[in-house]
Amino acid sequence: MARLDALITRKGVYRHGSILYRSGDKFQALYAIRTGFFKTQILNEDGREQVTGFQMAGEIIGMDGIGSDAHTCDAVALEDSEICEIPFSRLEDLGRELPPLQKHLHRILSREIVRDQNIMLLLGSMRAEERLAAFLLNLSQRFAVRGYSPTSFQLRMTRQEIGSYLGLKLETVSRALSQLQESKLITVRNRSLEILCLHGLQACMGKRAR
Amino acid sequence: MARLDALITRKGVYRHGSILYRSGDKFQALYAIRTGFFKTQILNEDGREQVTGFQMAGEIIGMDGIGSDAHTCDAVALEDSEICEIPFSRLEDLGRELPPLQKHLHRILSREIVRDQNIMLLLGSMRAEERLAAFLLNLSQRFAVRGYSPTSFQLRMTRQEIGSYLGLKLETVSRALSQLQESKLITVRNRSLEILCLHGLQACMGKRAR
DNA sequence: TTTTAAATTTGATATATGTCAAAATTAGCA
DNA sequence: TGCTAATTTTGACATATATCAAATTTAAAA
Repeated sequence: MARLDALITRKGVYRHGSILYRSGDKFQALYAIRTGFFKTQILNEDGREQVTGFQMAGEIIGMDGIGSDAHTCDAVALEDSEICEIPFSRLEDLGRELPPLQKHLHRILSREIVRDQNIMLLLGSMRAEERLAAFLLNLSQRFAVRGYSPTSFQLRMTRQEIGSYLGLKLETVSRALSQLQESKLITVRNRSLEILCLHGLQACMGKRAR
Repeated sequence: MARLDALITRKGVYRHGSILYRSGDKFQALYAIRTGFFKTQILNEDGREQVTGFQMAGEIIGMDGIGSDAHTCDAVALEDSEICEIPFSRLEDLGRELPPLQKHLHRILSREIVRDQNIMLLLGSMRAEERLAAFLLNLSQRFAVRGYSPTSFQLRMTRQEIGSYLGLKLETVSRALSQLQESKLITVRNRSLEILCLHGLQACMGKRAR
């Protein structure tokens, strides 16, 4: 694993709002987020835009670029963040020598596929409040894995960005958050979010198909 | 490439309606569709279901299973289909010896990620008629790549399945198809579809964000 | 072939979310 | 610190799609 370390270089700090890569940029590396928070978004010809994910410290970003040697989305820092760069062709080289590393890469790629398909399920079959519940539970769970509180955290993104990710307008996001608060499942004040009842949120998420 | 051939074994014929793998099945292999047509679908706890893709001859299926050693969706034959099995651990072994094969696998995995993210864009930001247009154009393009007519083909799936894939109810799919026909962009009669104006469909797809 | 079940279309109506607008709050900047 | 722009909330109303229902067509089974 020391050999993997040798590959990785600090790419430095990305300030809030700055861009790690843009759609169309030549693909050369994956990036590990050391600290901070990012969003990825695709933009199609007619200006339609969609946030495809939010990535936090400890997660890997940039896998969209492998297939065409160019990135297909933009990655934007939502807070000041530190990034490590993993040159991909050298990672492939090393993967050939170290089967566990190779396996790990494949797992990461596959999990991204599964993650995306679960968002498809969310976008295709859940109503606004359920989408919000699913979104908050997902954040909660990821914070928990990283040793942060699963019930109390800051949202790093705007209502607009949450809406884009969930296929909703920002007003709908705001209303759904208010409703969840009304139901005593969460407390939300601006970007500060507290989950009062994880179980209740889970129940809310699984209410019923459309 | 003869060595790749040696890996691959005919898994035989899957009749219409039969299941290649189920969610929860142990992951052991990827599958290449030699002939035929499949759908993949996820089912969550509360019975909500979503078609995550339609796969045709020449495409690879099963990549969702790599990340957790178990499949996360069902793969169902939509017509009688022939399947080849590619044992994944042996593919990984071979990839270590043959860098071009390794690269190819990574590309396929990444392209699946990009495909899914484009469906997220569709589900999150397009209206019913645009989704249908995008869906038909995607099929058209894939048929074209495989040497079939890009403008005249059979739909292998029900309106219900199209709807599930596009996040719409089957009635909405039916109505949207009728509208596209009304606009002289397509002719549809049952499962037979003809695209009268590819350009018009593209324009329809890009109409405007919600 | 005849029968039955499944899939599709179309209409009427309901509803969730979008749109537009204004006020209130918060954050960034000089 | 105060000023300005951005974000958020909430309300009133519009609209796209869902829901319910019935008729029709197509495919499957006996």
